Amino acid sequence: MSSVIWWIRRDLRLNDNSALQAAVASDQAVIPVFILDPKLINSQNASEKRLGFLWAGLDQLNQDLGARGSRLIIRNGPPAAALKKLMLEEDAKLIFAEADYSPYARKRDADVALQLPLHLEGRTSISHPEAVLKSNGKPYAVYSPYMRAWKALHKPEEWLPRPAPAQIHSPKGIHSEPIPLAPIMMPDSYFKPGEVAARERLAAFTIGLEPEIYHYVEGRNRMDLNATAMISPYLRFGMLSAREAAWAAFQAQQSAPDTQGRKGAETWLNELIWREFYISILYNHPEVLGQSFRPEFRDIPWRNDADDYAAWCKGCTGYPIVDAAMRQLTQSGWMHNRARMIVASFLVKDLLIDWRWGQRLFMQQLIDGDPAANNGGWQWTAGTGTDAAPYFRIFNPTLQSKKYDPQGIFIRKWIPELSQMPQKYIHTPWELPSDKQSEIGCIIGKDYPAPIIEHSFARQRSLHTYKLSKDFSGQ
DNA sequence: TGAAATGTTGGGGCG
DNA sequence: ACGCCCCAACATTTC
Repeated sequence: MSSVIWWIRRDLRLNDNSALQAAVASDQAVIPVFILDPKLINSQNASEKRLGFLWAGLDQLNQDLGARGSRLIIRNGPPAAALKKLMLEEDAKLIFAEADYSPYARKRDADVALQLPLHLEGRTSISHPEAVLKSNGKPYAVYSPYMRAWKALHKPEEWLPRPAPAQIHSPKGIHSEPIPLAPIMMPDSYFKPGEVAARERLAAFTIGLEPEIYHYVEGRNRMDLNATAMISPYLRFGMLSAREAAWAAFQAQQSAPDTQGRKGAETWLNELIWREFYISILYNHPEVLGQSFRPEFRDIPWRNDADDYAAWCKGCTGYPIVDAAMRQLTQSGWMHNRARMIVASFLVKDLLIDWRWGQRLFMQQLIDGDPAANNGGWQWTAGTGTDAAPYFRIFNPTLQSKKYDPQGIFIRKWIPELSQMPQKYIHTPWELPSDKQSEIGCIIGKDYPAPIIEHSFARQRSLHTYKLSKDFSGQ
């Protein structure tokens, strides 16, 4: 019996997996292989936390495969060479893989396809990045019309996830490198690796009497609540299929008891469509990874102050909401979406630091770090992207804090120095009178930093800088 | 998926 | 009762 290869990349799952389905349907033995590609593992954008999550996820996938009579094979080296070697060793005829349309993956797959019979089945997104087009045949550059066209094109019936194959027949005795050892996951890690944990998380968010998805419209921006799905790392590695997530949103909408619940499900589905949108943007404009989408903002004279940048990275800006969020990122590998916008606005607009610096740090720290979504988010905040926030839309960190962490619960969780801060000053500790600072043992400027910049000044400076840049470009 | 500045309105205090 | 002022609340414009 000859065999085929299931080349696993960003689809670490057995459920609803087109590539795996195609491999199994070939009626030949299936070799599940993950290749440790040095270009990805050693890249500038690699991240210890994300790789740790990947290694643990591979271990879990290997166990899940074991339960179905198969086993995960790990190989090293450039993918084309590693695959060629494996095919020769095992007399494998075909390679099935899920399409990944990020720039590096496209190049890699094109190279493999030149030498080997690579069949791409399914993709990391629901929609092909060239499927949703304007009537003139060009891709959308604005979210809302994209979203409407996406919904007109893609109907829930097609999202029904297909179950995992009951059995996967694989040849025995194939050489495998060991799965890299995952660092011990922190006990308070948000994310248990693997497909089973991913589907449990999705179910907890969307199914039941009063699931959080019904309250998503009001809850999604609250950093002090657990009102979001927290599935981004699972989508990042395909431990969960995007179709299954969309299907869950549809099911929740069907069974919602009231308008609020239906709106919650609809709004959450829209977030999945943001992901689709940014995947399509990156596919159609791969250059956005390195430069502003909008030409008029390609030459902003960034300050790029090293001390400011370091303070931002460490969570020592003196703005509690910014610092709490940055510490959440570096300690947990995840950040609430509202917090991402706040810290991004602070870096780019208040500190006038190049959004690409922020993009890079996020890629190094986020377990869910994905080039398309990360770039989309940064260019949105910086006002430089497709359908971006206008340049004069500048977040006030204090107002955002009061609005979306009203009791300062999120702040206190991540900034122990502020644990004794009176409620009234939790968003603005620098306003606490100095005698009171001594009393509670939190001297601003010593135990917790004074604000590294005054927001209203920074706002004016940012408006001025952006306006000059725009006017000078003649746009 | 913003916030500040500016404009408008209407109720209440007061001479 | 009336006009005037103040200012909060809300709306609109501007960045």
